[in-house]
Amino acid sequence: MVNDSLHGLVEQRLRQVCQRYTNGRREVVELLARAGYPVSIGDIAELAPRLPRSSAYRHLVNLQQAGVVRRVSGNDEFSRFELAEEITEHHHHLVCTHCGKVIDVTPTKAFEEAMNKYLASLAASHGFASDDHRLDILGSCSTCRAPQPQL
Amino acid sequence: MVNDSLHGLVEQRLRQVCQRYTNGRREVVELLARAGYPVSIGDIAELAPRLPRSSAYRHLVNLQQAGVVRRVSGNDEFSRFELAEEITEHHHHLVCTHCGKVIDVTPTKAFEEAMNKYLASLAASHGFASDDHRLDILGSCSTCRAPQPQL
DNA sequence: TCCGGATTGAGACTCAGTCTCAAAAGAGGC
DNA sequence: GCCTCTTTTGAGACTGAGTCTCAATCCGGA
Ligand SMILES: [Zn+2]
Ligand SMILES: [Zn+2]
Ligand SMILES: [Zn+2]
Ligand SMILES: [Zn+2]
Repeated sequence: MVNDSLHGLVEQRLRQVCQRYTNGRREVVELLARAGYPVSIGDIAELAPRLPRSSAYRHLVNLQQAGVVRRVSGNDEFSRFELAEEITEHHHHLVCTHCGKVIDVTPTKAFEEAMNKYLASLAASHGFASDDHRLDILGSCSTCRAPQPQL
Repeated sequence: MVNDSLHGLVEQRLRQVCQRYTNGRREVVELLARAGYPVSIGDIAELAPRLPRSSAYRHLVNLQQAGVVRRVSGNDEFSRFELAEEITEHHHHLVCTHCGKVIDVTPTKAFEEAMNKYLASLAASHGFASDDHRLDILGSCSTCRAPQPQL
């Protein structure tokens, strides 16, 4: 969903930290919105070859500070980035342990409520105040599970 | 729990991939067992200053291949390592978003069963076969929540 | 238009993590 | 013990993701 309200929201958030919504930043935001899954710097270089690396990194940092972008750690050593949940919605990740692909999944409300309740008590019993959670499902995607056509 | 059966188990696992259980590797395993939380390379350098970095990294790689050690990604850019769940037990992490501290928490069986059931169906609906999951609870630890004594 | 602060791009730089290779340690046979 | 072969180890070179610097450019407001 690459709608117009998205850009309004992003601009507003950037303003709150005295930053402008420039073309480069807009390009990153649109790329993330279009992708719909956590994107690595390599992905960004492919999807937006004209965007210099140093700028891409900086835009990601700025957008993170504005609460627009979130860093996601997958199973490999590369950082991935996606729009923050306040911009899209709360969700979890399916991570393929073979090819590293990450896709988003939205849980049911019932599951989330049960989970949050449980996690709060678990955290409290260790002196933590729980704000949020991160749930990744590790497995193998259909492509990696398919019989190899040739090898 | 740094008991003796641990070392027997580790040795057996290493044997299965034709590797010896040497002093350096034993040192890493004992360090991880003693720590009881996911440990960074920096932590290892502090806790075992005599162990060269290149060796520490290699031991971790070898122990991972033997299924003794698992890499954990926290909230920062550093890798952390802990004993694999097959060696200890399945658990989740409480991550302090302020100081980066990570501690282990063991869930109840009932929660795990409900979760696994739900995750399997969620994964299946996206063509994934789910093997495992990773659940981090983000929040603030008691230290970081305590009123600052001076500032 | 002019000014001052924010933004950008190119490239140098940092440093976690990997690789190389020669020295050291084990295992096994004798 | 001694010799040989294989595995492991340590020092340091190397790689590359991510950061920092700085001069050039952009942009908003007076
Ligand atoms: Zn896959
Ligand atoms: Zn959730
Ligand atoms: Zn803390
Ligand atoms: Zn679990």
